[in-house]
Amino acid sequence: MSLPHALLTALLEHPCSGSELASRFDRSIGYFWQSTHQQIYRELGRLEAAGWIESLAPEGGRGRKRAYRVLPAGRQELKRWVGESNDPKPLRNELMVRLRAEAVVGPTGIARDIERQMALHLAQLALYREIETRDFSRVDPTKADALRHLVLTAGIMTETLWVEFCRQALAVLAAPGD
Amino acid sequence: MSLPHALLTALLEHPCSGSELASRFDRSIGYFWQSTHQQIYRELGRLEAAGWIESLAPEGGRGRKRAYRVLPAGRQELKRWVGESNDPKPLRNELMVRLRAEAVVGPTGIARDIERQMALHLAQLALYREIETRDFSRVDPTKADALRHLVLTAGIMTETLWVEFCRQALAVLAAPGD
DNA sequence: CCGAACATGTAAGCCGTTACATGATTTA
DNA sequence: TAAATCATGTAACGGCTTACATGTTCGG
Repeated sequence: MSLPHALLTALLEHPCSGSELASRFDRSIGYFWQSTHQQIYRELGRLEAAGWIESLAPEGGRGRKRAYRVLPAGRQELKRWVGESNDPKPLRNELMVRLRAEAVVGPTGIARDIERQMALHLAQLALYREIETRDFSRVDPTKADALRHLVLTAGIMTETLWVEFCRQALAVLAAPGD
Repeated sequence: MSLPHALLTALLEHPCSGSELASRFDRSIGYFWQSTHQQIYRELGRLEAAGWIESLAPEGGRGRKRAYRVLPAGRQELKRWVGESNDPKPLRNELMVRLRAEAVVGPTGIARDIERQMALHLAQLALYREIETRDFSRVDPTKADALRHLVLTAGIMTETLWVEFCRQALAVLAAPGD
């Protein structure tokens, strides 16, 4: 359960409202943890109830922007959580299930979809490289910069992997069948 | 939602009972889609209600092994699903969230946990390589063999990636701070 | 001042997990 | 035959998604 701590991190980097969090999540932390605005609003309510963040705007209710800021207890909780040790969650990849199924009930037209997925991964890779050039070209980055760059690097490595995998998959599917 | 189709695939490869499915899932399809026995039993019930599988054993109830077999409608449904085109689901990786948090509230003792995770990934990689040697050394594999090997290859590539990433992360964390 | 876009919120449903329960089978 | 294990099943809960609803701000 990383969402609350992802929100704490984002709010520490820059206090803001729920909608701003939702859009900032599409970049940065969103590379590896996405969320819809409904989830974010609910979680902000919980974080406030737990005394980890506070709302800066009036309790106006619906429609009015409400900015949040992390309280010392929230910062402490985040630090505690970072120090925790959690096993990596096993992978879930639907394409792999489909390839196993293809081995049993194939051939189907799966190759066309793999080409499509390869294009998506290539596009994402191009986006990441663009962000890398724009945001991480400093000659003397701070440690925090280096860590954020590292996370982006993981995105680049992952997309590169799937592009290469799609290539191999297409080669297998195109080989003379039996 | 891949679980029902993963089960159909496994049952087509070899009809069996729920408990056998649960243990077979730890290997093969389980590399990229895991499931607990509770989920499997519930899903088997749904698949049977949908007319996609049938139970071969008596309706005895609790405690008695009940083997299942895929019906033609189930095979057809699986084939339909394989041909569908689904976008890759965005990644979720808690370690990345923690590294972003480390950039904000660090330093913490996260390096030690990354070493631990690297060891886990190395162990998984060794297991995959062992399976590869044991199960995919045929000189003239069928297309189905090649596809199953391909899925295992994705596991190997993924584990290799995370081992390399952990190495980079440790380098960043060990660098003189600022 | 009216409509569109924005910001927040409510409700329902499904997947996946955890804890627990019960009947059957094996083994000492 | 008693205990341990196996096989199946029930129940509850939390995270996440989807659809929908309500109020506010902004642009013409």
